This record gives sequence, C-alpha cells and structure tokens, in this order.
Amino acid sequence: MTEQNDIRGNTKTTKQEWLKAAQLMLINDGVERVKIDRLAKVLDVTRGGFYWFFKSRQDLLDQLVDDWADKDSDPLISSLEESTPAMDRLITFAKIIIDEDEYNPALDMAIREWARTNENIQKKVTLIDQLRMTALGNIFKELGEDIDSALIRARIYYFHQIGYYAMGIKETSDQRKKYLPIYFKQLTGYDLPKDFMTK
Amino acid sequence: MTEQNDIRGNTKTTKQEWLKAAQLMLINDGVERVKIDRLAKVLDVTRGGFYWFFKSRQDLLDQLVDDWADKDSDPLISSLEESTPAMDRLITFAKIIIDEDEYNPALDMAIREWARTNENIQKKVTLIDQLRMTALGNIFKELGEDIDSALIRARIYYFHQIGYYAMGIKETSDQRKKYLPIYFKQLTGYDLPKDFMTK
DNA sequence: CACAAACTATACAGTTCTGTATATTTCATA
DNA sequence: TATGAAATATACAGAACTGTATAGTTTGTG
Repeated sequence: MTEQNDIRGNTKTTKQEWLKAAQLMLINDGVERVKIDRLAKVLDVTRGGFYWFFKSRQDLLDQLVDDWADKDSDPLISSLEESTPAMDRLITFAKIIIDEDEYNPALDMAIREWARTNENIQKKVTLIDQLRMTALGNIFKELGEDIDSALIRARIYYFHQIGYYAMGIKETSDQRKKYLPIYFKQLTGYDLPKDFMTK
Repeated sequence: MTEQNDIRGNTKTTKQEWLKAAQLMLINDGVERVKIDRLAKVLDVTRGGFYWFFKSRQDLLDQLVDDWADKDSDPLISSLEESTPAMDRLITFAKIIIDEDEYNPALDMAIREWARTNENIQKKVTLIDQLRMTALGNIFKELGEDIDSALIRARIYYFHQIGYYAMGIKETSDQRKKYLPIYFKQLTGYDLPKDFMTK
C-alpha cells in the first residue's frame, strides 16, 4: 500500500512507455521499422535515454516478444481453460474473438509477420498456437466428438480465425454478426444459442 | 519462331533475373529487406546495372507486386473457373493447395505481410482474395448449397487455408494427407472420394 | 574494324540508422 | 542548499543504404 511516486531525477519517460511505443510501432509498421530514433521522436526525447533502459535495440525487441509470448496473459487460452461448461467456454471464445477488446489480433499478426522470417520468434508463436488449439480441441472432446474430429474442428476453427486476420479484412462487428449463426453451425456443428449476445 | 539471342553489349544480368532475385529476397526476408545492394551482391554485379533496368527501388517493388497480382496467372482462380463438374474442381483445388508446386503460398504470405502495412498493396491482395472466394463459393452453390451457406463455406475453407500458411506450420505433405478426409468432410460437408489421389 | 547500343563499374553526396562516450539537467532527500 | 541518483542531451564514428553522374567495357552489325 506504499503507493509512492518513485520518479526521481531528470525523468521524462519510463521503460514501459518505450515498450508501449515500440509495440504500437511494431503493429503499425512492422519490426523492421521499429527504430530507436523513431521511438525517441514519438516520445519527444533524444535517443540518449533509450540506452539507460535497454542494452540495445535487440534487447528491446526481445522484451517485446516475451511480453507477447506470456501464456498466462493470453486471453484466448484463459477463456478456453476456465472451469465452466464446454459450450459456455466455446461461446466466450467466440465473443472474445469478435469483440477484439481484450484480445488484440493486430498485435498477434504483427508478431506472426516477424516470425515468418525469424526462427526464434516462430518457435514462440508455434508454442502459443499449440496451447490455444489444444485448449480448443478439449472443448470439442467434452462436447462429445471423437479425438480426431475434435482435433480437426479445433484446427479449422483456429486456422480460419487466423486466416481472417491475416487477410486484413475490414468489417464492422455488425457485419460479422450477421453471418455468425451460419459460421458457428459450420465451424462447430452446433447451433448458436439464441441468447448468444445476452448470455 | 524467330528464337534469337538478343543479348548484346556488356551484359551479365537481365531484368527478369533482377525481378526473380527480388522475389526470392521478398519471400525470405520481407519487403523491408529487399535492397538494391543486396540484390547486386546476389547477382554478382555492382548496383550500376540496376538503374538501367529500373527507375528506382520503388519501381522494382511496383513490378514485383503487379506480377503477383495478375489474376490470369493465379492457379487457384484458374482451377476454380474451369468448365468441369463442380466436385472435380473442388478436388483439383484441394490438390493444388496440398501439393504447393504450381501455387506458391510462401510468395502469397510475403505479399500479404507487405499488405499489412501498405494500403495500396492491401487493395490488390483483397481483390485477388475476392476473386478466389467468389469462384470457390460458386462451386458450393453448384453443389446445391443455398447462397448464404455457400458463401460461408467458401470463406471458412479459404480463411482456414490462409490461416494455415500464416501460422508457419511445418508439416510434410504426408502428415497433411493423414487427416485430409476429416478436413474435407468438415470443410465441404461432402465425403472425400476414395480415388482422390489417383483421379 | 569502327561504332553505337546495351549494359557495368566507380565515385560521390546524402540520409537513416546504430552504439559509445561524455557532458548536463533535475529532483528527492539528508 | 548541496549532493547523488536517475535520467537526458550532445557529439562522434561507422555501417548500410539511396540515387546521380560519369566513365569504361563488350558485342553485333555496317
């Protein structure tokens, strides 16, 4: 409870602000364009301070990806691992994906792009993908599908969602909701409950 | 039939070789790393010649994307627009995607990555995606699905395939074929014909 | 064999970055 | 109010590019 202002000295930025600015730049421009001097400009300081918080550009990038790769803060995995009935979890999962407020697909895609040409990043992305797909597959198993069918259902559902983001489709959440019952039926094999939005 | 060697003067490279090298660099490293001096190194010449063939780096990049965006040379669109029975076209489509010899998903993904942070490129990608999905949707309509279902089937199939590539999954084509019947059934609603591979 | 076309090579000026070294500033506290 | 910790600013050297200008080389053809 000792809430105290620890800012001291000639301070304009924090490490968190550099990381946040870098994350935004990663999303908007891609890794290759995450540059120290451009970040300094955004934060309205000179590059001098950067090297107080980070050893090098690589050090910043490492922390950026490690923040993303923390499975305990992944809302998709959390939603799928709750101890509520399988169908409830499936519906929560669908909602998180459509709403895009707790889960940030733009960041996901920026990291995935980075992974395409960098093996170390790809390993971390693959791990998160595996965890999400396993958790999703478990839901279909609980709903009664056999192991192989549940696996493929999970894959199709997840692949299709990543594909949707990868294609850069611009739709309002209303447009997406229009076809949601058909999507849900084809993807899961189950009818979307009528009280979907209120539940 | 006047097959003639038009090479004259102090020639080591052709424009096509620069374009091909640039395409490979785009696939392996991403647009941001397609650099004139790096291409010259690969082709074992100096940068001097580059400006004989291209006005600037941007000129090269423009030609690179326009080569990709030519819908008439897109094997996915062609396969879907043939005048054979719908189920045959669907099966041919599935084969092209699995074999990856006429269709190059790595190039597709490199272009898509470029599109993420560049609106002009995104427009061209969206156009190709629309053409592919429309052609795929027509197949499902011909197979008897109603308009909305056919549309969503096409989307799920196509999104799921793009997602598969976007995730950078490393599987042999044997691994992929193992679950193919389940995939096909869940994606299309139809059983995969037993003579799939021989047909 | 000379000569022009089709390139290739070299040199230069400029921009956008990186990292290191070395002041300089600011604020909390003694 | 002086002092030190926590930064920030400035200056420098160097790498990795871009594009332009200009000179040099090679080869088919008259």
